Amino acid sequence: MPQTASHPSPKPPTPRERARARTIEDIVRLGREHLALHGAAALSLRAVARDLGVVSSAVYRYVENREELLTLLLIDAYNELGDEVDAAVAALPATDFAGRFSALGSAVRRWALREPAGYGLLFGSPVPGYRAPAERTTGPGTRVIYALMALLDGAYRAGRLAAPGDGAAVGPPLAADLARIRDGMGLAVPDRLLARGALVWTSLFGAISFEVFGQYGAGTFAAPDELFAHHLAALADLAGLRTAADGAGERPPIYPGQLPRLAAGPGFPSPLLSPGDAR
Amino acid sequence: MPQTASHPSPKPPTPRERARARTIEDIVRLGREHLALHGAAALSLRAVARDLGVVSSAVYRYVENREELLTLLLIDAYNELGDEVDAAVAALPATDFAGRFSALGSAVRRWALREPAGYGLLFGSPVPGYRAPAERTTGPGTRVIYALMALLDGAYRAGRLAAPGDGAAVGPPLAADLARIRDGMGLAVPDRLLARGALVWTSLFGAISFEVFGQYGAGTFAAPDELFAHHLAALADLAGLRTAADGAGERPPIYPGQLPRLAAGPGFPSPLLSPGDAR
DNA sequence: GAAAGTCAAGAGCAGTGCTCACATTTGTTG
DNA sequence: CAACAAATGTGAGCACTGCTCTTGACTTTC
Repeated sequence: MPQTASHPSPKPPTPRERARARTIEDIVRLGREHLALHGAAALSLRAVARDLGVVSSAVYRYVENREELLTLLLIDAYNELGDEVDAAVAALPATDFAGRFSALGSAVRRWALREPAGYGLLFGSPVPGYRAPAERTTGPGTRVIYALMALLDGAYRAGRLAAPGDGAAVGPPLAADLARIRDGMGLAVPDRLLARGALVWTSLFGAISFEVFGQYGAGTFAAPDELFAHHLAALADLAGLRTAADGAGERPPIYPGQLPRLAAGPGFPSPLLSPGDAR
Repeated sequence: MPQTASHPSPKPPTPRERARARTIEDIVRLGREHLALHGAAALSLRAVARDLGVVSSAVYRYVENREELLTLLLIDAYNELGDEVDAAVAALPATDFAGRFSALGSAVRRWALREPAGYGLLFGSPVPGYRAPAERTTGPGTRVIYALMALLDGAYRAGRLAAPGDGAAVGPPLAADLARIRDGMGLAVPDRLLARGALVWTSLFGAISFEVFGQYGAGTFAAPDELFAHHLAALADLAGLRTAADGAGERPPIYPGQLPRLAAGPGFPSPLLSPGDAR
């Protein structure tokens, strides 16, 4: 195992290291192209090597195997999605919770429609022989749910998250899971709102997956944008976000000190890394 | 092209035809095993041939190519799912709309967890080189949404579907799509409830996909059954189904004659086959 | 019995992931 | 500058895949 330069040396990178990093970047870039063109399961190291102008066995000097390249592409895609979501959310004032929610959902959908193969790699059926290494992908892989939960939590603390009308009950086993998540992420939202948030999360990706994966028959929805906008509005409602012009202070906002601050980590799935570790 | 025995001869099947049909059944059965074990993208005709005790080229007498086998498996899986959903729904009285909805969702989830690779084939990322032939898969592929929509429509006609509280608006382009769907399926539900139904549909599969595809990190939810039950209840609410003990007749039920009957076909996606054609 | 139809076998082509022995380049050091 | 050693590229090779085609054997039908 020659090159596992985790914890990059404190020294400035040698020319060799720089060249090596550039080659790996090239491989990932070419891999992205092949991924976009032919899908994850058809990703071929030999084809990448050809495009790189090198014999097939040479790429094994830079990438351990096909799985490793898939992992790199996975992390790359997670981070690209995370960056775009973060940017879209940050473009709106922090108090416009409904607007930010809509921006988050739209950003995910926009990226998914632009990079369907990447979306399929992240959220589709698992690639046959491949299992993503949790210790490297959990960080980038939780950025969206992190952003969503931070958004809902902020709305709750500001008193802008309505309690669900007469929703589903939360039994003790589920409450235990939710408590663990709440503590791990440093949230304040109570059980039922947190459970609603999880449902909204899965529902958002369900709607996007159906569109990206072509589950709607061809021609069924001529206006997919409107359909998604409708779904987003309904999901905002489901989450408890007041989309109507204010309704100022159904419940008094929560101020710092009363509740734990939003933690920087660890990730949504339990005992893991902080987001952004594997970059 | 020797054997495209569509429209099977009206004659009783010859021994040859019987043997041939049995061999194809064997191939599909072995294909299902390989699918369950290794996933759709790793399905290998040669491996199936080995298990069949025959040389690889021999299976091409029965199955045109790998795509064809995938299509057969796709139809098989769609019908198995459809059968289980239909049975689960029919096990409850026709007036127990909320119960039937819960049974429908639970049946889908149960099947998906039992046959994750099959579920991935139907609802996951598309298999690389493969495009499902709409004329053969649309019928079986629309059975679940058909059952769901029939359920919601029945509830509406019985006056048991509440109008969404203050949900998202439905603009003209989306209304046109919804009108086409409503006419095609012979439904009575108005736009906003129909749009809610579509959201509930995608949300149901979103929740199941996250669970089956392992999007929840390992160990995040120790009680996935409770989580799904909660989601189901919230989705029933979202669809407008009254889960509380009746609330008899917020709106008077609609009786036959006032509105079109539920059509037998065509499928949900527009101009297609009636369900069950490709069996 | 002969003709027609069906089927299995095996060779072969092009592609894949991956390994290994060998050759070449390249940065560093005596 | 020369020498060395590490890093990198090469090509052969193995086992696998989908798929085609020819050949020979078998079965049904005339």
